[in-house]
This record gives sequence, C-alpha cells and structure tokens, in this order.
Amino acid sequence: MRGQALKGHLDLLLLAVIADGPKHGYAVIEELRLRSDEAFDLPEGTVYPALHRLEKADYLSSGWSETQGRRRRTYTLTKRGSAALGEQRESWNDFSQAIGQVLKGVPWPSTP
Amino acid sequence: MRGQALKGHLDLLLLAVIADGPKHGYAVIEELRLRSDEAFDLPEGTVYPALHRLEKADYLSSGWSETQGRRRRTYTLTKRGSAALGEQRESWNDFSQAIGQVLKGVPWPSTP
DNA sequence: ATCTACCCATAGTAATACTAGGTGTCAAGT
DNA sequence: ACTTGACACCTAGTATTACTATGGGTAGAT
Repeated sequence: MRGQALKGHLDLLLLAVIADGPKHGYAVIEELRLRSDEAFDLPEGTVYPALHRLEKADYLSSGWSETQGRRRRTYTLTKRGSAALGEQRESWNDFSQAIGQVLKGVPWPSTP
Repeated sequence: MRGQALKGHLDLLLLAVIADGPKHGYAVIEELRLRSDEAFDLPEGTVYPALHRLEKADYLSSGWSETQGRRRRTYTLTKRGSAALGEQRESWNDFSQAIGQVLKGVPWPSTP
C-alpha cells in the first residue's frame, strides 16, 4: 500500500497502538506492521517526527530508558491523548462511512 | 466533519461522482454533499483545482457549455479515469480495512 | 436594489508524510 | 577482523494537497 494515503490518519494509528501500552518508536512501527497485516510499513522518518508532534501536543509523554546498551524513548498516552484517540476514532468512523455512502452508488467495472 | 481529513482521498470521491455521469464542478459539490448526507461539504477552492489536476492527469476531460446564460465546464470520466477509480477504490478498501484492524484491539473509553 | 443561489477561477498558506541522509549498539556470519 | 543486518534514534528538506481568501460574473426572488 502506498503510505502517503495515511494523510490525516497517522495520529489515530499511533495513538491507537500506544493506547495498548507504552511503546518506543521502533516498537510502534513493528506493532503497526503486525496489526495491519503488513499493510502499514511506515518509514522511521514518518513515525519519529509524528511522535514528537504528538508529545508536543500533550497527547503523549515520553521517557528515556537503557536496555542492554540501547537507548529507547518510550511513549505513554496522556489523558488528553486518550480523549483525542476517542474523538479521532469517532471521526474516522464518520469519515469512512461517508466515503462508503458516496461509493455505494458507483458500479464496479464490468467483470464478466 | 473537518474537511481536511480528506487528504489523499479527494480524487476518489470526485472520480466516483463523475463516474455516475458527467457533471460540472458545482454539481459535483452538491452531489457529494447529498450522497454523503451532509458530511462532505467541500469548498469550491478545494474542488476546482482538484478537477483541473484530474483533467491534467487525463482522468477527466472537460467541455464548456452555456445553459441559460451560465457557462459551465462539464467533466467526463476518461478511460484512464475509470481505471484509476477502480484502483483507488480497491486501495481505499485495503486502507480502511487495515485501519479497522489496527483499531480493533483498542478498547473504547469506559462508558458505564 | 439587494440578496441568494448558481458558476467559475487563482494565489497563497498550512499541514504533513515522505526521502535521504546521519549517529550509534549489538549479535551473527564469514 | 570485518561486514551485515536488526535494533534504535534523529533531522533537514521536499512534495503534495486541501484549504482560505478573494475575485469575477449571471439569474431570479424580495
């Protein structure tokens, strides 16, 4: 899948996987790939800046840890982040339903 | 609904409504509003440039007509446009399903 | 006369996902 | 000893794109 289709929905995905439990960036990428059945394989250059953005917006908080010589920045969902997740989830539902309605009337190309 | 969530999926919507039959820009906006049950109420500044883009990409062709003193530019889906619609529709299905899968595991906030 | 609906257009802005690079650790293979 | 690949982080710059704001014009109703 072309990744750029993510536009506007990346935050929802990131918040969703972190809602499941605190995670560091690399783990977020892996988790997203797993849960989406390989559909989402996001480049680091997409995820890290987005996490910074979400932290700045107070949707996530972070802390450093050192695990066997590797430094990790682990992100946790804040209260605001949890609320945002709920809202974004609803708006995703509305959005996808609306698209579905528009598409409903359109016939698929003839496949005899 | 906040319109900017459209990012990356506007073309699909435009192609879809025009696939139903040739339409001019203003009619596209109306049709989209109707079919989406008011969810999509796109500003003209969004739609017109997008139509130009799609025509440039040879997904649409256009022609002017004059109806009771009003000039209209009517767009018709090209063969390439029809193919693109099919592809974008499939990729929308994959995309929305993938989002659904990611969201599946996440519990909604406690609503007692 | 003015307002609203109809109908088109463009310039500039903001947001954001991505490309392309960079830093460094550790384990396994050669 | 060296290289490769997985792990783990980061940023600068680019491209795309939906939107805001604005402008032009016609027709019909109040």
